[in-house]
Amino acid sequence: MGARASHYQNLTDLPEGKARDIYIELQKAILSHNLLPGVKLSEDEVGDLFGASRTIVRTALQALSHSQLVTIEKNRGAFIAQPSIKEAQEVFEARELIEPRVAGMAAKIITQKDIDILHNHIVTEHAAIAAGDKGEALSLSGFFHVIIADIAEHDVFSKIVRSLISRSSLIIALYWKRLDTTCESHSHHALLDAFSQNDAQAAEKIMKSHIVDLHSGLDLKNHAQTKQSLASILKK
Amino acid sequence: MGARASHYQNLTDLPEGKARDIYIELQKAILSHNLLPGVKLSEDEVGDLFGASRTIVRTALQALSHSQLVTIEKNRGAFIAQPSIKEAQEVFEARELIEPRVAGMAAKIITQKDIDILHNHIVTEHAAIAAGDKGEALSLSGFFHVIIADIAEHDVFSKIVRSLISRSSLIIALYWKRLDTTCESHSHHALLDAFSQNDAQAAEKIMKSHIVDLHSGLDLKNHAQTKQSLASILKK
DNA sequence: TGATTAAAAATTGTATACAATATGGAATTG
DNA sequence: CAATTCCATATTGTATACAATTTTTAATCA
Repeated sequence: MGARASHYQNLTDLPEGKARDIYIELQKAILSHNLLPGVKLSEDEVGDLFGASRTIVRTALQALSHSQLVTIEKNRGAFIAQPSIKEAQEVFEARELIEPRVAGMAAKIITQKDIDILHNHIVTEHAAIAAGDKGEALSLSGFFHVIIADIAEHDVFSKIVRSLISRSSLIIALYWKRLDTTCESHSHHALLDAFSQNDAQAAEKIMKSHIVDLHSGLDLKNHAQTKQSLASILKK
Repeated sequence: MGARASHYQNLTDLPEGKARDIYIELQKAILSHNLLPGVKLSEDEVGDLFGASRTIVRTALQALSHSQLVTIEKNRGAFIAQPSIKEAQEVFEARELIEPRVAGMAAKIITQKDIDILHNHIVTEHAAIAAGDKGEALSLSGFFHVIIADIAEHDVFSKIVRSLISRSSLIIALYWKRLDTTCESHSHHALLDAFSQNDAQAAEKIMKSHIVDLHSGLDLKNHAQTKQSLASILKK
């Protein structure tokens, strides 16, 4: 739990304060699919919700927009981002290149303590699935990748991975076609095995195929974004 | 020239307006080493300079901070970022992984028009070197990589590359040890050759060794950042 | 009824005033 | 003289008022 919260926090470089709190809360809601792509984030509404002035809300929304979780349209406001099919492809292509490398780096320097953290994370993930909390489970499975990036102790890759995983959450909200998410857990377990043997090559390989697998779970045919209107409906 | 300006513009997702103009101008100054790492960007000062209110300046500075060109310290203000030695290492490691792939992608789909643009860019770069405008030359040689990323038509990689190249400019300002920059032009020419033959593998290889070469041009020993104080001196 | 226009309301854009904090220098003390 | 404390100044943090723009609603006309 505590570990999880810290991962949320590290996702932004905003200084401590209300703006950062709002950023983290909105991000949490987005990553757990409680806020869906296309939903409008009105400044007054957000401000009332968090007891903050528009100045502060704006800072948070602008930060979210730089993380590409939110799109700001001039004179129209902020909306939860709706990654296009092309962007979805690209995000997963980038993940396929970068994350295997990061996993390999992590495998080389991982400690027992890190392995325990990852293990506990998987347990928590299972619990969320068992409890039927799909949003939480999804969010957690994304954070598994973020933890690995942190273990690799490479801030530049870590920031990139965080960004890609956040965006993946939006992509999954829009384009996921599978009903079962159980297969993921298997890959995560396999990764853990490779890590505990400090087998960088294996970790790299498993991560690669894991992301390819995730990628293949998306429906990226050109049916002109019916999901978009769905989000608009749920909003009301 | 027009092409160059457009590359500056595309570096931010700020909506059109004064904030964006300030972002672009400050970025230009940073990338051409007219603003050095550690220099303070006072809100009033920047505001007076551009005839903008602090509200607008803040938007621009926050955007620059999200691009990691600027560091904002709570209650102290904004400063041109000073990448650490570790960050410098990491940025170049990331470039070594990502840019060769991007170059390969570009090679596969490059058009004659793109090749002409790259060629003209090299000519302009030479002119800047000949004119002794070191800052401009450096800035241009960075943009060469950005143009390639654009040619690859992969927005996600493109944004990442832009960010890495911007940060490389700060890193070079702090840690560059070579006096000659002529060697770079050679690599760029070699890349152009590979591109004109649509040779993805060659492009990939050349880009990789080019970046390794740039990386080796840095002095990343642990002499505790004497450059930092240098910047502070130049500021006054 | 359906489309068009016009006015009203709501929302975002920007400037500014005031509060909180940090900075720099003078006075004080050992 | 060096170090410290305290005050005046300058700078950033935040709320809010007003302007510009968009969105909604109502009214009008064909």
